[in-house]
Amino acid sequence: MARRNDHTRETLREMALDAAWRIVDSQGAPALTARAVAAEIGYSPGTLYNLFGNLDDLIVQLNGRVLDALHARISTAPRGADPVEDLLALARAYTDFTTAHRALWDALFEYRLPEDRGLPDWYLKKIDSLLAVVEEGLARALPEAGPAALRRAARVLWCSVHGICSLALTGKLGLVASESVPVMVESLVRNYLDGLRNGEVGTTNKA
Amino acid sequence: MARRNDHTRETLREMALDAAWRIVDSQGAPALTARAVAAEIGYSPGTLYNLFGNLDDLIVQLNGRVLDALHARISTAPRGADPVEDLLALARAYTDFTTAHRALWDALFEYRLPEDRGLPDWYLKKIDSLLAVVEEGLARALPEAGPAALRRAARVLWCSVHGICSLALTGKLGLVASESVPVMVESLVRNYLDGLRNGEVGTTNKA
DNA sequence: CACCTAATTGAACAATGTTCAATTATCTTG
DNA sequence: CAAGATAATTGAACATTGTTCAATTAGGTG
Repeated sequence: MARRNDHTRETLREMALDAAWRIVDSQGAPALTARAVAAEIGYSPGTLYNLFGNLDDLIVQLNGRVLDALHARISTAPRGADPVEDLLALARAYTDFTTAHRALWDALFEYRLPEDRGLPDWYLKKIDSLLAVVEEGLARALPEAGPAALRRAARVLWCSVHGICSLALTGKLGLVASESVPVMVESLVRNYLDGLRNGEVGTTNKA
Repeated sequence: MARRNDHTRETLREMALDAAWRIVDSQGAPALTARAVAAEIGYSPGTLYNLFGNLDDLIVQLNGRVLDALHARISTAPRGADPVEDLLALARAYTDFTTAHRALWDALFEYRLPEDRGLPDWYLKKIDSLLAVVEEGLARALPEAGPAALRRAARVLWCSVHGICSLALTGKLGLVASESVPVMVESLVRNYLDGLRNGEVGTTNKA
């Protein structure tokens, strides 16, 4: 069979990514095989290699979608009077997402990109726009802080919350995830922010 | 060939783990294959399955060794007058280890244990003894804090430092690891500790 | 010496990612 | 409209993975 114009090339890519999402979300990251995706969209494995250079490309693309979903989730977090509470809500939105779509979130970090070349630009931009949401929240909590300080603080918070979810959800640390994660995240956010607010003005480490 | 008494069963296991360490450390986690380890110790793949139930078992065992090495590294961190500086030194010892033995540290978290059963007890004990080092340092920095608070703070710090190393070293976040990690870790440790020290007495969130 | 035990092998299996000649359906051109 | 060019699609093939297991044989035992 050839050139069955059922779908345009772009639609086909969408279908494959939809399929990949469904597979990972329901059966976990290891179930994401070339043959499984191909079967799910009713094509042969070979076709996938026409749509994507290789499986890694497909995975990066899928991860991009996960970042989008994460963005949608955290940008709808409620915004109130207290900026610290807002940041806590933000962090909770993040952890909610990771528990709701564990396998997808796993796949996001399980994927080790080849040593030589980094992630594509559009991917890094997605990450930046996620961090921008955090920076925005931080700006209200730390009105005195400069852009560099906000940038740094956002990344520290992001990495830290990620670390907590990562170790707790993957069962390392020997603690129960469902109980510990919210408590740890709250401790982190409150105290880190508190530290930043009490920081001596003029110090590099102010924020 | 059979029962060539070159080595006792236990020595053989040691040899396999040594080989695994060398392979991962020099060629990266993906190079750790059953055949590679077998070849390295001069045995056939089948023998590995006599020594270990499967490759996962070998990996968990290897990870145990990495935890030991990490413990050795962070418990020799210098201890001075200022407890906050000591904790910073601790964190730096951790990040030093992760950059020095990146591949081994990667393998430590890359490995996803099967959904059903958790990590073995001896493994969790090793983690506990790592966290104990942090708790000890925290106890000097926060003399007023109770055991539960120290326990929680140690885990928050551990996870957070892990998250920073993880995201920075794997190239996600789009920042250069070598520059960012020390700065971010310092920001985290200083401000989180500062927050804990300024915490209102009597609150659950005190530490 | 004969027997037994268990360590060791290596061929085999299933599943993986990936490649590519062969096969067409569709588009373009004369 | 016919014929040739184009490109999408296939499916068999390859290398590599973890893992299994009957066969082999070296060492311990009576």
